[in-house]
Amino acid sequence: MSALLSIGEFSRLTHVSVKALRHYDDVGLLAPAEIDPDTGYRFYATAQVPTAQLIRRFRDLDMPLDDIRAVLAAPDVAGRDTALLIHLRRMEERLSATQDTVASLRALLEGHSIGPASAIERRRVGATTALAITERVRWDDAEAWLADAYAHINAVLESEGGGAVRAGSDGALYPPPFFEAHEGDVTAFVPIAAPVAVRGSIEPVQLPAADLAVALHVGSFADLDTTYGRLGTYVAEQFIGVDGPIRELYLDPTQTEVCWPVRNVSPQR
Amino acid sequence: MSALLSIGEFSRLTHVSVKALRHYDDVGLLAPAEIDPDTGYRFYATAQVPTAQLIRRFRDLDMPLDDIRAVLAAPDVAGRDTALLIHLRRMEERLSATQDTVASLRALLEGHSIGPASAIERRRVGATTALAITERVRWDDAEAWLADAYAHINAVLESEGGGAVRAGSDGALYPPPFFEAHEGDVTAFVPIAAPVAVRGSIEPVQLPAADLAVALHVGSFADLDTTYGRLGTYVAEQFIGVDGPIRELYLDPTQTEVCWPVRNVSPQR
DNA sequence: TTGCTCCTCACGTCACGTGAGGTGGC
DNA sequence: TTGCTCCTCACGTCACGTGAGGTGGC
Repeated sequence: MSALLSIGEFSRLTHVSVKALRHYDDVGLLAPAEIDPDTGYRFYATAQVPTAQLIRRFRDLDMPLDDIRAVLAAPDVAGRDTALLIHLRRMEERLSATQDTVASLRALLEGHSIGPASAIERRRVGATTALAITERVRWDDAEAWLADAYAHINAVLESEGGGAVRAGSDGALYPPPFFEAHEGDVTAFVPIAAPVAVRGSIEPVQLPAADLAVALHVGSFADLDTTYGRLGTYVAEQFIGVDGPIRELYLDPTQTEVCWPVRNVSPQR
Repeated sequence: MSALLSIGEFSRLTHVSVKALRHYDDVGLLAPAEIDPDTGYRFYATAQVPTAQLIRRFRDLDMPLDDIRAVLAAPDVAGRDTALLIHLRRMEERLSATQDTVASLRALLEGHSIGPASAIERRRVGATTALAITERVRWDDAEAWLADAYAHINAVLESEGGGAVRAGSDGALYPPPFFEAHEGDVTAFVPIAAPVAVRGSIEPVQLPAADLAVALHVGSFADLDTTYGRLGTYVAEQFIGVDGPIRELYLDPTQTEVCWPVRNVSPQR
């Protein structure tokens, strides 16, 4: 009962362009039900319409073809739909991040400045004992990766056997390549009162002492760049910058301290 | 007071990658404040930080570099911000369309089928007098273009002098290339009781008579493809398709009739 | 026969990312 | 001197779009 359609007819039915259909055939995402061996004409079955529409909808959401292919290859329909729903949830998260971007951009342009900018503070921190996870992370994955990392570390802190006791807010170290190439070895850490032994990817570490210029960022992560700009401009104009990773300390969901490595300015001797 | 920063420092301050900064220089979007004539080293002023951050935020929203450049070139800051807000509004619209896509995809996958599908009706329509605007339109621009077109036509209908009287719902004709190449000559029309003379891009036209298979689509435009699939499959499996544009009739905001050209099936003689 | 739809290359587009190979200042 | 940051090509990537040039069926 499944009739065959020319590529043009199939395009009108599915709202997928002819060029896209040929491309999906080329890359093995959606092959026509039949190809005329003499003419090379592609013929699609009406039964392929829902698949093509599914592809179109996910492409509308910018899902990569490889991801779509992987998900369509699921052995059964239930598994496939579960996989699709997982992807959909990820897209919903991205979408809400995009909305934050839009909202904060609008606020910026409409000139509701983001409240009084906090003063920049100079601070010397000593070496810090912490539980940490370090991994190569790409810019776009950082937020999700961090949430994951803290969940792991917290699981250790809450297990009775370990004896690790939290001694400060969640924090992270971002090395220059993370900003300059949008990929680098990020360290998520939680300070603890005393060193303990742990297994797995979590390591007990000693964060080195450092002199820092610190700005408190209040508000959404979408606005973090404004605080970076303010703090970095200050450091540059004072000519006090030194090498080293930038630290962020997550005091609570709306307050983040951004810490820039600077020269020591304690009384000269 | 504006200090100079190396490209790496500027990258950390603005969260724009080094490769992107070099690219923005190459295409003339953001040139460094200074370039060392001997080494070619780029140096950016701290005063350029806000511009770079603005670019980054709009790129996060996928605004094309050309659009960003155009908007940054505005003669004064007020004009620039107005232009940016206009772009922002467009993005908010796209964002809400994306949310519709996600919501309808979720509903589809979770198996809440979209209510009982309406029956497919065969209908013969006679030639129709209408006020119409025809223009080459790209797929992605269609919805905004249509809204514009109906606004223009309605303005004529509401002007006393013309004497044109609405005689049916808003409608549109979509030729095959609109689906197959995602660009084609779309006609937006409003049926009127009797021909009138108008000026400008609006033309009085006679839409040809046609035999149509008609399906009523209830719900969001994001789901229109399901009705196209159902109707097109029906037409294909009955082997009754003929050439001609597809019509859509916008009965009200949630009900759209999709009309597929088919062979006449009136009693043979 | 004519026009229409379809075909296959080959190349272009957009916004960078990825290396290769090399230089200047501390 | 060494390593680090920066430089300029040249090419790759992703998902198609844009033609050019050509064929088959009504």
